[in-house]
Amino acid sequence: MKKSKRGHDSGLESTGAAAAAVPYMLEGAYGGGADEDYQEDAAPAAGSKRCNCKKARCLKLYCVCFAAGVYCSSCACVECLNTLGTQELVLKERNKKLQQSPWAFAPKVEQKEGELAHKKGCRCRRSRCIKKYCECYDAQVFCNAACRCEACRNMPEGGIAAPHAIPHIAAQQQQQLQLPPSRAQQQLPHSRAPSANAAALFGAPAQPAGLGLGPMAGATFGDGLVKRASYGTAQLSYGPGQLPYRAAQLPYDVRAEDLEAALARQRTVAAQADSGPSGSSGGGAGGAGEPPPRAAGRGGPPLGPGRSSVVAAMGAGYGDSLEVLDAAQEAGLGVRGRGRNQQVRGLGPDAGRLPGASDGFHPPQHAPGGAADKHCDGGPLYDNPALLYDNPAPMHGNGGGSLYGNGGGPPHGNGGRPLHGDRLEPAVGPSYGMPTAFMSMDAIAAAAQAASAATASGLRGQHLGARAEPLPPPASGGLAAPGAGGDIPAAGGSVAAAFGGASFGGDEMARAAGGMALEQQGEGASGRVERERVARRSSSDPEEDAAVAAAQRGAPASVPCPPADDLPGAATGGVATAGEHLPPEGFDPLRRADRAAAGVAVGVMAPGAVGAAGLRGPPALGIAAGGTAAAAAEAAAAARQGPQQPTAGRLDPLPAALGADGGLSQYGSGELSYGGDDGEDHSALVDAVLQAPGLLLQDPERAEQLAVWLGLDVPQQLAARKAAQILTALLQMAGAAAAARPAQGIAPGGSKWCGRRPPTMQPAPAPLVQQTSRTLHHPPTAAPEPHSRDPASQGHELVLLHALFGGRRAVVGLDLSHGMISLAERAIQAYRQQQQLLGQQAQARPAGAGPSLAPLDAVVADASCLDGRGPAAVVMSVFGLQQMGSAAPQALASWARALAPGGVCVVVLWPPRVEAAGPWTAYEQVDRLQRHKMEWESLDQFWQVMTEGGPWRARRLAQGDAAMADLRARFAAKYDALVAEYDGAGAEQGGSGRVEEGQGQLDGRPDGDVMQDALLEITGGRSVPRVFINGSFFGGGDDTAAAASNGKLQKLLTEAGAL
DNA sequence: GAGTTTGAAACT
DNA sequence: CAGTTTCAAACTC
Ligand SMILES: [Zn+2]
Ligand SMILES: [Zn+2]
Ligand SMILES: [Zn+2]
Ligand SMILES: [Zn+2]
Ligand SMILES: [Zn+2]
Ligand SMILES: [Zn+2]
Repeated sequence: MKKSKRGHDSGLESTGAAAAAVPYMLEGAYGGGADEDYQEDAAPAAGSKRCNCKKARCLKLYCVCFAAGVYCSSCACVECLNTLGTQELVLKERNKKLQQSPWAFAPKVEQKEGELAHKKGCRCRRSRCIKKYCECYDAQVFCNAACRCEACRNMPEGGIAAPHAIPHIAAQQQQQLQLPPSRAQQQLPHSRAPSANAAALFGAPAQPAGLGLGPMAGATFGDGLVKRASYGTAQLSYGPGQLPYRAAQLPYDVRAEDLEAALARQRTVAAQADSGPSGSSGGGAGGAGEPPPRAAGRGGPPLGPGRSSVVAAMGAGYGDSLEVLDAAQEAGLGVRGRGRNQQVRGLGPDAGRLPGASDGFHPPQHAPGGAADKHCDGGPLYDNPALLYDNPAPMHGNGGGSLYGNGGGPPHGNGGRPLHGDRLEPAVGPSYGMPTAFMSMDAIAAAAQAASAATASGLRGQHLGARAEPLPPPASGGLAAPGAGGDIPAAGGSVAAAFGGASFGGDEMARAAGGMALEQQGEGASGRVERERVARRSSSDPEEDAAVAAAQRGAPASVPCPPADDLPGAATGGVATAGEHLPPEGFDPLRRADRAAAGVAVGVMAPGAVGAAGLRGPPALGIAAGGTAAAAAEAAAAARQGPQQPTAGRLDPLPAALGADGGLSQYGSGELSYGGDDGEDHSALVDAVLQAPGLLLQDPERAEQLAVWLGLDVPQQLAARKAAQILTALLQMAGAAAAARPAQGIAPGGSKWCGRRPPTMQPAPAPLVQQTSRTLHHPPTAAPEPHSRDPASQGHELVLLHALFGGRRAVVGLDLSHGMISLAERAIQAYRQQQQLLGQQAQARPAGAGPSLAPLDAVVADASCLDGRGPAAVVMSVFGLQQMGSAAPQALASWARALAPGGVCVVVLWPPRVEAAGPWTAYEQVDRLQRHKMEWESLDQFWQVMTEGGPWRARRLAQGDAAMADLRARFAAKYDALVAEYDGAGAEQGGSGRVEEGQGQLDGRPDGDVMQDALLEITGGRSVPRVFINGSFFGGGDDTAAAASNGKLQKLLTEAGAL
């Protein structure tokens, strides 16, 4: 379209028919500012293509033209703004991008180690990098070390990954890039034309030769300087005592075979335990490949709930795949239904399928014409109140009712009837704010109880009686040849890190664990070590002291430290002889006294609360977020006119797409407005949507999937999709009011977590970990310091543990998710390379000889069950226990059992105790507790976070707003009562009288502890607070008594942590 | 050509 | 960024 003013013709133009691509820039400087120097015309790049942008207006990098730095020409774009006539806008947007990243328009392919490679690498998940979806493949280069693709086949040697991929490029590109031919050129696997994107990948289209600007200009960029464009980090601000929260995504998928292997392994362990307690010298500690520890007598007892811990499958991946469910079901684990929330997007033939997935369950067939085969097993289960109702959990002793089913029969809401008939058989257990699809609560309960019984008889003490292996002599530097360590030697004194995040956080935690052990070791030389610092705290409150004293009955303030032979860091590598540390009869790892006697310590660090993520709650609840203004307008129009109505008369898209500042905004200005004076009152419509029964989703695809899964007919499916859009629009219109009044059954912001991790806000781990580190090293004498706001580093707790112990302790990381394991392996590999480098620098080492370092492995395994894996000097878990729901105590017990005498188990747990059951019971079983206090702005904020993003989210969804409103009222009343009580008890302040709701002690802020007390109080009735301290029953009784005891408990725990 | 799948850009 | 939504091209049928 654009006419050449100067008519430069480089002669490179490939086709006369194609209009010339017009670059903006005279110079090929990708980072250069766009100004009037742009070349108004130039020859088109050989590979330049036309775009077909419909919405981006060709002013986003979505647009290949814009990305390539040329004006649109002969493109099929709609309402294109990437034209000479809109050049100011173009340059403005371009500069905006350049401001974000100087390399925004730089080639994505650069010279790497002598070869061409994609600069940032690809992250292909499903295309195996042999489709042009993959930017590497599209650019005709091999994937390289920067890639994080899965099952990549874009590698030399037929998919065998090389240390770094050897790039290869087509001769055409060689020429274009003016590079010498690659030595890998002959391996060219690709003989196709580059896509339209290729031009962008390789930078701006070729300049006319006369300019003397080789496209290679881009090659001078990058090379270490490349920094990934970071969008506004917009980190929440948090003051002292507050924790930063952020969201994250990690590969949590669990493969069926991994689960099967984990189960088989546990089967074997159980069989060994049954056949005789002596058999196993500690059991195998799991080498690479994680085979069953031993092929013990075939055919152990049939796998039952008690024999394994599928709960970890949820912890590691929420049982995201149908395969997991199938495996669990086949294993007889009491899974009653099955479903899949694996669906990510789309409903196509292979949607949601994992490679090699077996086809199992076929949902109601959907849609005519090609859609019949659509595969949508199950669906989003988590937020469905009906599911929660239908599966009350009999586990928690009080009344036998699910916390969320309220005694098995919901008194509120829709009466607990399945919304959708029998098809809602899949069992869902709310796991305290975390979704635990596929396992009913009673199945979990049965598993946990059976596991408890089984371990009580069979496995208990097995590891403590195992013989610890002597430490190998210290390595003299460098790292031995890979694999030199071979298998983990009989697990002796190895370190088992049962981590929930393979490469996440935990650095400091690892230091803490190791440092704590070292500290013990040092003191151990004198034969004794103080292990129970909690006991020596003295309080000014006599009543509290009495409580503490009572609490610690039977738990000596300090216990003799067992010989430190097995403590990490022991330089001489002693041997803890079998029998010497056999636990006493009836040893219960969950009882502190027992652990103290056995010299086993368990520490739990618990952040204080769910988090001040802002009044609007965590992003998962970003009700009004998302949706373009245009879509919102469209949906609003549709809402007015009916789902199937045309959207004529809607807002003109152009102004809608322009942000408030006139700049282009993908999401528009955020305001929903109508082209004309609408004048209508939409509140009724808003209410209608918000109060619609069942599950409303914002994400159209997910909504449609749900409809499919529910067996609704096609019009309803389409309506569901539309409803999602409408919901978005209406929520936008409703604004804060709607956000403050979440409707029953709505899963705000739901969308696409199905196949990945459900969005939750979590405390950023680094501050916690640092805090705990300090605590473990040096018990605080004062209030905790303000948390650092440094983000968590990419954690490598395995590596750190390994290094901490001088490479002389075998370290095993466990996660059931292979994705997490591969992350860990990446870290391990980097560590090894670093070690190798250090070894080479240190050199002076004769080849060969030299002691090898202990193995360091990450294996796919069930981290919740360490039976057969001990004894371990350290067991560490970061954010793992909390995901194990009601079975958390069993997991904790398993970890404790796996500890060698003198060992240390460190657990980072979230969220706070707000109920008497579930993971929070771990609070009563710890030797040291560090609790982080949160600040809350108001009762409302606390309640909102608790019920929308926190542990009571599931309850809210299950019981509905009416019930929650009731609870809210009781909560407020209870809070008032507690405040008054505490005030009265604390001092005769002359009738501080009534404390206004939301008003607390400090700064007009409510007291988080009291609020949590109140929350705990109103949890399910008088008998619920079954509070144990050191194994002795501490709570119960009527409301008042429970109030008192609970308050004491909370204080006690707090003080214990603060010490 | 219509509908689906895909991975990266855009956004908060 | 232990995140989500939108996008246009690639892909499939
Ligand atoms: Zn375009
Ligand atoms: Zn274009
Ligand atoms: Zn255009
Ligand atoms: Zn790729
Ligand atoms: Zn790649
Ligand atoms: Zn690849």
